[in-house]
Amino acid sequence: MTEPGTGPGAGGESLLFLTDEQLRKGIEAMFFAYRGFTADPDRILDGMDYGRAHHRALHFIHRAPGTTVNNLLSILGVTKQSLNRVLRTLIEDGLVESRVGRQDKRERHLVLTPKGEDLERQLSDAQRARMRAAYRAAGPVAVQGFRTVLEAMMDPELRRQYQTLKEAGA
Amino acid sequence: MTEPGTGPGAGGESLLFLTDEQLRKGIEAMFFAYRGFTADPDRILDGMDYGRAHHRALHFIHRAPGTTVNNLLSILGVTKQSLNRVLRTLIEDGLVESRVGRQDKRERHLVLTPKGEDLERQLSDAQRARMRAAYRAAGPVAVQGFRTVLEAMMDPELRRQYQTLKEAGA
DNA sequence: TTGGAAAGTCAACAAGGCTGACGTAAATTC
DNA sequence: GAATTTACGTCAGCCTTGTTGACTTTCCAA
Repeated sequence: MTEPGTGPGAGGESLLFLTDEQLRKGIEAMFFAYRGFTADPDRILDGMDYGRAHHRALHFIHRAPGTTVNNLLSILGVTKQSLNRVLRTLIEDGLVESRVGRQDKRERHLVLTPKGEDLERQLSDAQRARMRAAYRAAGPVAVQGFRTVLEAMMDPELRRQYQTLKEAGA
Repeated sequence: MTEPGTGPGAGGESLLFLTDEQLRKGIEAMFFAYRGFTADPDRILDGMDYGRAHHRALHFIHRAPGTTVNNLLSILGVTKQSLNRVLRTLIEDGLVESRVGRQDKRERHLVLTPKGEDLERQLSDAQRARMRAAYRAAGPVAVQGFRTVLEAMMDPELRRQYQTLKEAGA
């Protein structure tokens, strides 16, 4: 198997990494890696009455406490009916609290309850553990490249969303 | 969750890239990037009577012509009933041909028809175009890191599958 | 010849997407 | 102050793609 190498020297930058063959490997790597990426939370959620959609909602509410429904909608990229089904069960089960807005009373601000935080932590601990193992095995330079390629792969609008979140967290 | 500063690691290698904060960014990057990753084929398939599951089947049959149903099953990680539904429509529509095995006549060997190759090419062209743009923007070093981290993120069994495919293609 | 693997089928169901229509309250605009 | 827009919720129905379970047919191999 031919390897592109990182180029013999800074100047002679080979374009071998752009062959269809290399691109195909990247595509398949994304496919298989994403399975691993979701496997651990999925396993935890299996058996509970929740699924991946609930995980995503918990994650982003945890990330941006007090976010509005509309905001969450645009981050998750689903319809309000779809999100509502998920949100309703989380609220009913006491994992999420929906607070009427103070300035704008039409808005609902979403926050995790302690119980919601518990589940979120359980899920993200599992997901982070895998990510940590992968990062550690790959090393900081690889991680940097990983992030760079992923960002370049996003749709421009999603990239903006991602960067907003990214900065908000730091 | 407290995180270490610069680790006392060998060679003065910082462990800052392993903080929960960094890991969270990686997780969110995966989430948003995967959306971009599937967006173009999804758009093409929308309107046809096919979906992402059909795309995956076409991809791997194209990759490994003559593969058996069982083999495809283990690559895709779905049940035979689920795959069968997809496969049946593809066969009915003349995109995939199912050939009875010569040695083992219980097996069905799957190959794409010219019509199937057409659609597969259309889909993978779109997906490769995005991947190529991302690779080009990120550069060969980043791409190397990208692939390294993705491989480290896979379940061991899936990694073996991936590597088998990877070598088979080169 | 018989057990079991491979493939396929039917039925039923669930998660999680989607559209369309409708209702309500609050904010904004005219 | 009335009309419109916005934010949210909900009902109803549909689609894709996953699941289990039960069953049959084919056919290799012990």
